[in-house]
Amino acid sequence: MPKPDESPDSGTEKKGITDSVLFSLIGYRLKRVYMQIQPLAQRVLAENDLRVVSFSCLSIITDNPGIVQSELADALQMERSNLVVIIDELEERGLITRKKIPTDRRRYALTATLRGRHLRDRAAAKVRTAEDEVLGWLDEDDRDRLLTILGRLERRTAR
Amino acid sequence: MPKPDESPDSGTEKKGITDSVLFSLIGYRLKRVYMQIQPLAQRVLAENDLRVVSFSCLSIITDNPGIVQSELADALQMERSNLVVIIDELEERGLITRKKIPTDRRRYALTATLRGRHLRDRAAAKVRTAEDEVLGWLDEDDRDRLLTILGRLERRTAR
DNA sequence: TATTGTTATACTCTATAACTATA
DNA sequence: TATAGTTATAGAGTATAACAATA
Repeated sequence: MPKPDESPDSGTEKKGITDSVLFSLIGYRLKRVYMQIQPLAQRVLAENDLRVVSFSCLSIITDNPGIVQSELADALQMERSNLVVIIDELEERGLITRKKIPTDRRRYALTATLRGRHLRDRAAAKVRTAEDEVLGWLDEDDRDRLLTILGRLERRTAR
Repeated sequence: MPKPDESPDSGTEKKGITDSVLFSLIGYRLKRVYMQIQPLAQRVLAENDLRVVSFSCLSIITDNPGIVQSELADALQMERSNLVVIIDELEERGLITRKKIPTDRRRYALTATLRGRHLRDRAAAKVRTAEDEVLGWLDEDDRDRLLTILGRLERRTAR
């Protein structure tokens, strides 16, 4: 059963270099594709003075008004200590607000402002377009399949 | 046409938190899956005193005897300056050898030793097993589909 | 006691610039 | 003049430990 034609032996193949063993590891493959997309996203987000991580924060805050920092850190799988400066900046720029929660004065409710929500929407559209530079090579079926399969892999986060 | 049943609205969903906009961006999704796999690979490689990057180097050198550092840097898409200490360590541990190339004395031919090749093989097997902790949720078809689709996305590196 | 936000700090990764020896 | 390997260094990104306020 001869495979259609697909990749002859393996990946890279710039000047006869092979990475056939690495090529069979998904971690390696995922990273390579991610590293193709990441700089594109970075570039378009920078046009709005956003980094990938601050855009992610703004996006989740937009979709979850009233979320607190430890929940946000949890959602983005990062340390809450590293969130502080990011949240500070988003607040200073008037993209989000921090509001005391009366019932638990340790926590602050984070909410996106109108400006923040609009910026999020514009930025998200730009990132989507940027991603298409890479994704463009896929037809609709492949795109759906990829997202579905990634979804199955993401299921177990807590383990 | 109602989709089978799949993900209700979006991702995370730990405590009502939604990331529906981010969820539609593949960069975000790829990173999340990669970040699930990476620590597992890191852990098993550490058992052999290897980091992900040093394992990658050892693996490519094993498969490409005589490769030189700048080619290796190119294959792994990293700066050649950052390769130096890694190559140094692999050589000190007797996993690879550096040999002057008579025709161009600026370059050194890198070749894996027998020990290096064996370590690579053992380590690769471990990583494969570790990845299965995540990949296990996929059937064979999905696994093939994922690798095929990633292959299509990787095609354009030079652009 | 435990948790939230915070600060300070360390550690890893990656990027850049400059040097040397060769070509 | 350009390239391979090297060095040193700077900058992100991430992780850890400890603290004050609050629960």
